[in-house]
Amino acid sequence: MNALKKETEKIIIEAAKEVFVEKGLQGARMQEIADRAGINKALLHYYFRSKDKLFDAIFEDIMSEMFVVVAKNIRSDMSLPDLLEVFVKFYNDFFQKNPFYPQFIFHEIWQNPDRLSEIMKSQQIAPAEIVEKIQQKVPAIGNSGLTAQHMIANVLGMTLFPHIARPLFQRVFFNNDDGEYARFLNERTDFLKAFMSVMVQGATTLNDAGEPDEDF
Amino acid sequence: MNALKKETEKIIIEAAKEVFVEKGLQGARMQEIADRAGINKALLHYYFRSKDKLFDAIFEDIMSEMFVVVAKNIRSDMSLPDLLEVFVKFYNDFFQKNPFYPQFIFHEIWQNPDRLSEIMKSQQIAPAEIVEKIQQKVPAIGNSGLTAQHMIANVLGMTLFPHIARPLFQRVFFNNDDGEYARFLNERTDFLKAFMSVMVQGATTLNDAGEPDEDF
DNA sequence: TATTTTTTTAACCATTTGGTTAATTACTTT
DNA sequence: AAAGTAATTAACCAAATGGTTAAAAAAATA
Repeated sequence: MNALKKETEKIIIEAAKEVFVEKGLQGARMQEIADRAGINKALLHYYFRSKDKLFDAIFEDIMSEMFVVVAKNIRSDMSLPDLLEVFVKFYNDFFQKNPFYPQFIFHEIWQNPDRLSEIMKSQQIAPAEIVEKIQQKVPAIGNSGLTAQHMIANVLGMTLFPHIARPLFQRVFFNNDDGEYARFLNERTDFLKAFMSVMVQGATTLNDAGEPDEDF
Repeated sequence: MNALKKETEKIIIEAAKEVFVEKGLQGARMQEIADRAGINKALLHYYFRSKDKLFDAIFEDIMSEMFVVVAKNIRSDMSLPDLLEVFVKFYNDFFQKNPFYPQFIFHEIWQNPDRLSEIMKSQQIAPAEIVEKIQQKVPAIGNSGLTAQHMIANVLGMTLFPHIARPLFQRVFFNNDDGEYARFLNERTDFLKAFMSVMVQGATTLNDAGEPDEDF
């Protein structure tokens, strides 16, 4: 009865993901999604009513893929550097497989930040819990001014930025060679591991060189 | 004769920048640009022929704003940490004044990476020169596997990412408070300064903990 | 197998949107 | 001031696009 129905629905979602992720909500065309799914355009509306609804469906899907690692590991008893390493490795793999994702996600968040609030609720992860868990793992964190928030920004920045800036970086610094750039990305996860240990240590030391509050 | 002409042209460019930067090439509407400029839509075509041409004009403009700091300072005899500090401070200010810029730029680069090649040519800065200058300033760079490229990725990542991820971060970690987030951003430039000294030192040391090539 | 329900399609429709045109206004030049 | 040129506008146009509809095909039910 709905074995086929579920099947088409999946086909549509996959095609829609491809097109939306590549072109963005505004740039995507319903006709192109239908073509890539190999179905009639009217079916898109039959299953998802409107472009916006279809987009919402795939966007929540993608955000889930993003957050599930965090949700699955944040409650483990790993050390903070080990935990961060798990995240770094996951996102490095994930974004090499889905190069458009990071750029796409932030673009759509900027286009409609309110959508984020809805999605955070449906996710199995509360933002406050992340900070809380980090502070729990490293109680002395922030003693030097390097708060959990700064740490997250550092790790995510160093990890995600080379993916976001890939077309720029790869062209400018790596002759636009995919293989060279993949090697570059993978190198990074290794030294990021070392960096994180140092950072976590530094974050627990009072008033070292990293003291950031001098201006305030 | 063309004092007025130059004036309208500027008004158009400013309005176009606003709209394109907020909505992207696909999301922007010529009518909205005209409205914000307070002129008739036909004037846009009178001055710039097409949407694409208008976009090219403002995009090159914006990329110039981005690269001019690099071009102006890369040839100075500052130490590498001092030089990086100049960049970090500039981009931190620049993107607080223009919050949409980083997201916008990377979005459009992903949408059409080829446009980048054209623009790089017209810029007063060759990518090879940047790497070259860094190696010149710190000849021992890369001895530990931390190449100039990695350094650039680290510094830009930690600097730009909190701007790119702003709507996410600000909501999730700072109660969506503009002031709190501005403080957070400014704190970062201070400890990034300390970080860069450490990083440059680390990059010149052979086979320390940061050795990234173990897997290859 | 006949009938009812669900899925799929081709043909349409209304709106939006980038772009054009012909006329009007403003400005220069002589 | 008259004539000529450049800037500006209102009205229009064609193509693209999200969405609808009525009919056909397929599947489920009786």
